[in-house]
Amino acid sequence: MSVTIKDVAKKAGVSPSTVSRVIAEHPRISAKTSHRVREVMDELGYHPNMMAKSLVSKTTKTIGVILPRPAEELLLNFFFYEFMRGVMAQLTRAGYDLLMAGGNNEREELGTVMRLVRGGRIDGLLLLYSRSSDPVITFLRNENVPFVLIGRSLDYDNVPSVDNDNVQAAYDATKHLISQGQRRIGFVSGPAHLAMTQDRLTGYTKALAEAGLLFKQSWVVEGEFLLESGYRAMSSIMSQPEPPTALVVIDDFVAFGVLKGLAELGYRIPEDVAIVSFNNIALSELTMPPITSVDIGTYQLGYTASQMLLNTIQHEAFQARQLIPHRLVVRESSLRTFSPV
Amino acid sequence: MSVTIKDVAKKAGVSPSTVSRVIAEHPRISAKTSHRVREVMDELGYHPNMMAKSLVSKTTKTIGVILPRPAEELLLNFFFYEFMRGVMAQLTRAGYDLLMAGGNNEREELGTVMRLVRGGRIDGLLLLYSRSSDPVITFLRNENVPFVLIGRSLDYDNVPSVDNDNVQAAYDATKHLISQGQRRIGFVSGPAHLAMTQDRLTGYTKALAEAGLLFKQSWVVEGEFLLESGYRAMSSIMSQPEPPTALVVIDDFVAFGVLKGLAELGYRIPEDVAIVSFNNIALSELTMPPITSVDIGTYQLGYTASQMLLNTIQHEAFQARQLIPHRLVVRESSLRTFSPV
DNA sequence: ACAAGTTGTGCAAACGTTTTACTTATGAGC
DNA sequence: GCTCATAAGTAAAACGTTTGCACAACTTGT
Repeated sequence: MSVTIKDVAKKAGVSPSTVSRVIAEHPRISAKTSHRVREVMDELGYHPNMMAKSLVSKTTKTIGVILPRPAEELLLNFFFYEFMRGVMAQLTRAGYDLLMAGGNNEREELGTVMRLVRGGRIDGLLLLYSRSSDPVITFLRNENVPFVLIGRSLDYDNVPSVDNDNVQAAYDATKHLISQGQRRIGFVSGPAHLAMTQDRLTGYTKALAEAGLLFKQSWVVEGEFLLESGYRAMSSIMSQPEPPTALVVIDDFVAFGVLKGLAELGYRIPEDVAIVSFNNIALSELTMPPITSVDIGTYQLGYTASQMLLNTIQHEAFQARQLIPHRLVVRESSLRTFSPV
Repeated sequence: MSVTIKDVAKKAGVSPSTVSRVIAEHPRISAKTSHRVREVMDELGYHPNMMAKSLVSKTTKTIGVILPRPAEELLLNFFFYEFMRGVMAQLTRAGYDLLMAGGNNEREELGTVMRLVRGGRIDGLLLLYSRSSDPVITFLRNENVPFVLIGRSLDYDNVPSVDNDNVQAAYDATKHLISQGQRRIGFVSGPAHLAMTQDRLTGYTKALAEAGLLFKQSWVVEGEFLLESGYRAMSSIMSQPEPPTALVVIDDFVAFGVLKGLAELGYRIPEDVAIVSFNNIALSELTMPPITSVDIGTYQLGYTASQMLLNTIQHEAFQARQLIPHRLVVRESSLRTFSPV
């Protein structure tokens, strides 16, 4: 049905191999032949069949992205499109396509990965977040499949990955509050088993210690990446005899809940309680007041991760670990000197 | 390198064709043989090579999603993940994979589509939003490639598509305001060339007319899907001698801008100005006050679109057009009787 | 006991490429 | 004019499947 390399060959009066060489820009093809063949290709609207190509070349020009399972969904909601844009930009540049896959549970997910890898559908894999003792990572390492992890592996060292320096990011955020004269700073945290949460907590305590400030366990509230989480944290954290006057919040989404909670309790922001948060989603600047947040470079994360992956695939150069710079975006929620209009 | 059908055949003491038939569950294979072959397959960790399979079967078990270009990005930011989840759920169920592609401009986009289709990489295509006189749609129709459009085509009738009934949705939203006793209702609109915008405007005017209410052109402000758009609209719309006391807003994101603008101008919501909006993104319930919004069923949109596409591919049954039900989610921003805590 | 099915399996061609090894034409050097 | 190198192109095998056809070994029905 579709026009093949043979059709082109016949019409151009050459052999199929010659056409193939024209496409591959093989040096031993004369300019004249090349030109003629290309003309015929255009004329017939020829596009090489990728399946046949992949079959012999053992390469698909496709990389896979494994979608996290529902559990991790919420956080992703706001990152995904931006992240994907970064990925696509890089892949398009390099002439690669993207295959998306997932699974409803851990076994299915591993099954999908095995199917894609063994079935020769992809040249490499992008993993969005990992859990500890992840069988997928183990499998990929054994099979020697190029992959890049977004985030940090808690199990293996030297896993090729792209991440933020979350310790430093939290350190910067906390330092910012300190520089605003804050002395009693709390931390509204996320799920404790995530590397991201752990790292941000580390950065927070480090900044406190360095400034000689008090670390109070009761000022640290663990939660989830949910608005409700931030909302509920407020009643427990602010009901103490000496509540904090500033909060580092694990995520913008949670910070929205914090805002809501504080407002209901009658606190003004930032006069009574100052806030800094992370991830700088598009809505952080729209709240009342706008929230100071650490921009983690979501697009960059995707762009760089793909770049690393392509490097690994094309040059077999092992890529260790790369950090995407973050940037504290200061808005009213953290400013001592802020006075409302 | 990888284990092939021949390896399995040899080890099981049968011919490759038999193995192939076992996989395909061909009726004329004895249970005994089938069983033995499957054992060997497991033992060797065999997975069929999809490229070889596709080459001969002319089918890839893959559907493509074309990402809209940057221009349409903003709206998508909040839909994309949810939409994709719906798509993936359906595809996973049916054993299909998803290939994502895009382009930076119209020509590139068409090029990508042609490459994928002619290159035999996909069995069908999902299109996120269409512009008028879209060459991609024309191409797909000519080539007889199964595809489903999200939204509505302004050029062709009977294009297989999944959409909301935006006229009805806007009608419902406006009606709700009217039922709250509102008489002066404005409309903060989106880009006029989009079908979605046009339809919602239609529904709005229809509801007004039916209730015998005044339609004032100066109460309708065109804009974009941006927060700033809503923000700016307020200064123009509210500076009139007789400003509206209620607003239908094209999108939650825009509504955030509206909220901000009204707050700055000293209006209380909903006492002075009531608001309903569309799309019901996760943050609509988090604003002050929470926004009444029409939920358009984003996940359903993806799920149903994929289902339609698979139907077309598998049964060659033409699927015309399907509407996803919407649902007005009433919150404080539209309630006359609302009194703040 | 024999024709006519039925059941289970194998052979080999085909899918559309790439690539190795080979052939032929073209000059250059002497 | 002959040899040799180089340039330009071709033939054919290979990639890992599926599938139409052939065929042997059993069942049946008579």
